[in-house]
Amino acid sequence: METASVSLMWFRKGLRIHDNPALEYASKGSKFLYPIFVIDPHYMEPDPRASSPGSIRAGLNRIRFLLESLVDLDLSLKKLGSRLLVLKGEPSEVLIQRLKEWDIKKLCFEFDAEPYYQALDIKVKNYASAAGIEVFSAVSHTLFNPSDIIQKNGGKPPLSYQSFLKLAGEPTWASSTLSIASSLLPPVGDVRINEFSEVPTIKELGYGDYEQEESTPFKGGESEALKRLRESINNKEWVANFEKPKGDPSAYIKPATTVLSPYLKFGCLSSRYFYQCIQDVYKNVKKHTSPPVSLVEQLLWRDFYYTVAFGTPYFDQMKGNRICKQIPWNDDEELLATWREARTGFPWIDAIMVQLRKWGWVHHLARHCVACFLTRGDLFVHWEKGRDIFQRLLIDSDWAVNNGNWLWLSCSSFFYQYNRIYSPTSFGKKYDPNGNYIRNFLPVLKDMPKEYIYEPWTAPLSIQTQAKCIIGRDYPKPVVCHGSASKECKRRLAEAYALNRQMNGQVSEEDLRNLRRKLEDDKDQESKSRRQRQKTD
DNA sequence: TTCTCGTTGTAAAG
DNA sequence: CTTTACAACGAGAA
Repeated sequence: METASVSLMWFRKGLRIHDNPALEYASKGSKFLYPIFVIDPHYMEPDPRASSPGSIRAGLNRIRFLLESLVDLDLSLKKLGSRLLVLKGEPSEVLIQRLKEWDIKKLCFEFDAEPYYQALDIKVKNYASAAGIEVFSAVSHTLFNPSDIIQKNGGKPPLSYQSFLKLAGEPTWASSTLSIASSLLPPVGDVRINEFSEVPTIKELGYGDYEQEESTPFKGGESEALKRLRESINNKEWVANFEKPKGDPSAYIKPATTVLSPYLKFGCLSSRYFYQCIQDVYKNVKKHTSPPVSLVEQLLWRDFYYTVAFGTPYFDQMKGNRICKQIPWNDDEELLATWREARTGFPWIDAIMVQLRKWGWVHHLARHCVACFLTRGDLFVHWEKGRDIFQRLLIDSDWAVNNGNWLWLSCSSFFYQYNRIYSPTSFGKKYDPNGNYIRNFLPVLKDMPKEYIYEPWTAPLSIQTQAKCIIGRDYPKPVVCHGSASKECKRRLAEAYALNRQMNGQVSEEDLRNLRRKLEDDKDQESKSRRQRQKTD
């Protein structure tokens, strides 16, 4: 467009220079280019009532990661003769105001499939089209456009990974050259405002009190992302032989996976560039692992969840969610709190929850263990509760992927073999028989002999005394007996599944209430008859 | 309608 | 170290 000489690049995710079609389009033929990021106070401001340091929605680790990513983006833009303008306020209001004030002719941003951004984009697009502003929104966060896949499948998202792969095929850009190297950007025009500033610090946002606290070892930003990518890719052998289920969840000094997920979440790393880098390695080695456990397949899983999430109303809740089994989860706040605060009494579970809180990242198998334990494995707490805590604490928490995984792990969708339960004691033992991971994240157990470290409540009192850790005083007793709790969970799931089948997926709230009552009655009956048996024995 | 198969279970047995 | 019983689900294909 000839008249589009003043452009605005709206950064949300996609915090990178490389493979950024929206940025590229924004700078093409523009006299001035305004690159902006809008800080939504709702996302960033401290919330004193939150269950961990951070805002109402995000833990401090992720806020810090985002700020680091913004600082890095600003530096990169400066090298290209531009800079990042950081604004504050409700994003659509702030944006529309700037479109007017700067007389923008071309608005560019990366397409985002999340409901939050979909709603936001409608507001902004409505204004833009009324004002005659050209809007360019590029699909570059994921490998595929979720709409394309859903369309190919007759309007419904595929519900199994295999059918997703068939529909997806090779990405259209697989063998084309992505724009990685960057050229100089048009200058920022006259900004004429003073309410924006440099990227704020954690302290400026009001988190001064937490500066000394242990925080995530992973630093945000595109530079860091590309450095990490190089490190992973340079080890061709490792890339070629990667098998996700064989990774060690207890490895924390050198994690078993790439830890590129937080960079993908914020778009510091382009998933498409990552994909091409892995393919390059595959071309140069004799053989490599194949689906669905290979490294490149991990990226496709992310797209799978994005696709289903985009095509499923109420994807992030049980009620009204077409693909989610209706299950009478309990609402036990105390059980939830023991899990959240790492005091379930199962060291493997608690250590993972400590790492999650401190680092904002844990290995995916560790996520499986604690998610299973909270929901269908032991505590039978609603998956939405666990999802909320993950969403808050993870630096890589991604709406589609996080919700998808909780649906999976709780046997609410995608995966239904509820008999397969991760043992909170023996699963970790397989990888880390000495319990080094537990000793590191739960120092109170650091002197517990390895024979007892996964089940410290079974240690004789003399051993507990020697280890300076009395169970029930220094470290909690287990909150449930895994054997009986998991058995009870299986029974409830069997009943809930039967109800869902019987009602053909149309389970009402009353049906669920009735089932909950029935399960309680059965439980009372069971314990009564057990007492009876004990009496007669 | 029936069949196959599913990214990542456990414990016991061979 | 590998195989098997456990108990059994749903999506998608045939």
